[in-house]
Amino acid sequence: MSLNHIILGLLRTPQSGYDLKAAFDRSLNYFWPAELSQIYRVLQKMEDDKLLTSEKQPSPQGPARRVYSLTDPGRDELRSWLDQGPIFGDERFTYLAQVFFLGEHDDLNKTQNFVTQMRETFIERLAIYDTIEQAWQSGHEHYPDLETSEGFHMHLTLRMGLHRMNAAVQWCDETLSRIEQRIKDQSIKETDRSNR
Amino acid sequence: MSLNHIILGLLRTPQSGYDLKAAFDRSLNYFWPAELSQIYRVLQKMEDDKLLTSEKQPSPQGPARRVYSLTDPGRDELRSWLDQGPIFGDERFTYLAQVFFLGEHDDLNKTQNFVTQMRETFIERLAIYDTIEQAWQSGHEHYPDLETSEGFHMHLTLRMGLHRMNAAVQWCDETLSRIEQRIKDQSIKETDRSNR
DNA sequence: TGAATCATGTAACTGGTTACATGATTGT
DNA sequence: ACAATCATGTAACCAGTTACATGATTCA
Repeated sequence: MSLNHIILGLLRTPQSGYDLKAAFDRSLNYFWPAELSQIYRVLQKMEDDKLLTSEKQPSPQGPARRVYSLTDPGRDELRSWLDQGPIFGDERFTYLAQVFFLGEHDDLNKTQNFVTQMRETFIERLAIYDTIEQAWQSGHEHYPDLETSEGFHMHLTLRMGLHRMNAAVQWCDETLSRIEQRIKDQSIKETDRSNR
Repeated sequence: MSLNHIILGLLRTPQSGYDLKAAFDRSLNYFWPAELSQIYRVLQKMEDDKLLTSEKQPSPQGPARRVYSLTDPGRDELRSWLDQGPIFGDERFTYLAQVFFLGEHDDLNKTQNFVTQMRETFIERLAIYDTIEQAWQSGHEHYPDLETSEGFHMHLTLRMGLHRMNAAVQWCDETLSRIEQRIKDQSIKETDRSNR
């Protein structure tokens, strides 16, 4: 149960489901993707539970918006989630599970290929984070001020992204060179065998 | 849909649901936790889909075991999953979501505490990985031989764990020193204000 | 007029967790 | 006798995805 708490966090500034989706896609998406349909259902549930209130507001374009805001119990719920301390143990990495079984192909070229693709993805992600980091550091408008508490904490998650992606790229490099070494060793054994 | 593929991978050596659970808890658990109940349901589903066959076998202790093995379509399904290339995008980090909103407490000591707890957890995890790594490198029996394809690929996932945890600890250290700096800066502003 | 964006929602389904039921064998 | 471990499974629930329905406004 985290999406509900994340939404409580975002609703410290009142907004609609549609706005929330945009907020996810801007930042949280990198470590917590969310679909609109799921957002709407969670909003309804939390309104039933009195953690939120909503108000219909006319929209400048399109149909009326339903703008949600935190109630006092909602803010309490958010705080008690934060007070639990860090919650671990629900991380799942599909690509690591794949690597785990890549021995199924008795062909190191396939692994090499796979890891090269991983590396490309990590590099792309790293570039995105770098761009954001630079814009943020140079005081670009739509990033929250680093002097504020909100800005500081949000920036911390970006830094984690950078550390993570650097580590992932390093792993790829280490792995690719181990693979090359293995390929060499294998071809030596091959020639040994044919020279015997 | 990954648990099913992981189970296909593990069933390259035939075993029971109970055995699979033990296999998860030994290794995969670090990046893919699985509950027995879920394992049993997936096994049934995949047997219905003819990806697996099962055979009842008497157990030396306890009730009869149902031992599953891969069928040819099962092995094809496993391979096509691996051939898809690395699958990204389903990673979710609860503790990062928490950090994101930790500005809610306008109290840096709480953040400091939180990050310290994170650091402890990462260090513990790192120690576990280090121990495994050392046992493995020194040829300890129940780790698969690093010369084999299976052993090599499984070891790669351990290496990723090590890289990740190192990065995470580094982030904690960076973060803790940023927090200390902020606390200092704040107390300077405090004294400024009272000296005005 | 038709695509893009704004905006909310439902339904069917998939994947996973928690709690519970059942029962054999082994060792204290 | 009873706890631990071996072993399989069901039921209720929770969380998330995909696909679909609906409809307003804006701009090319």
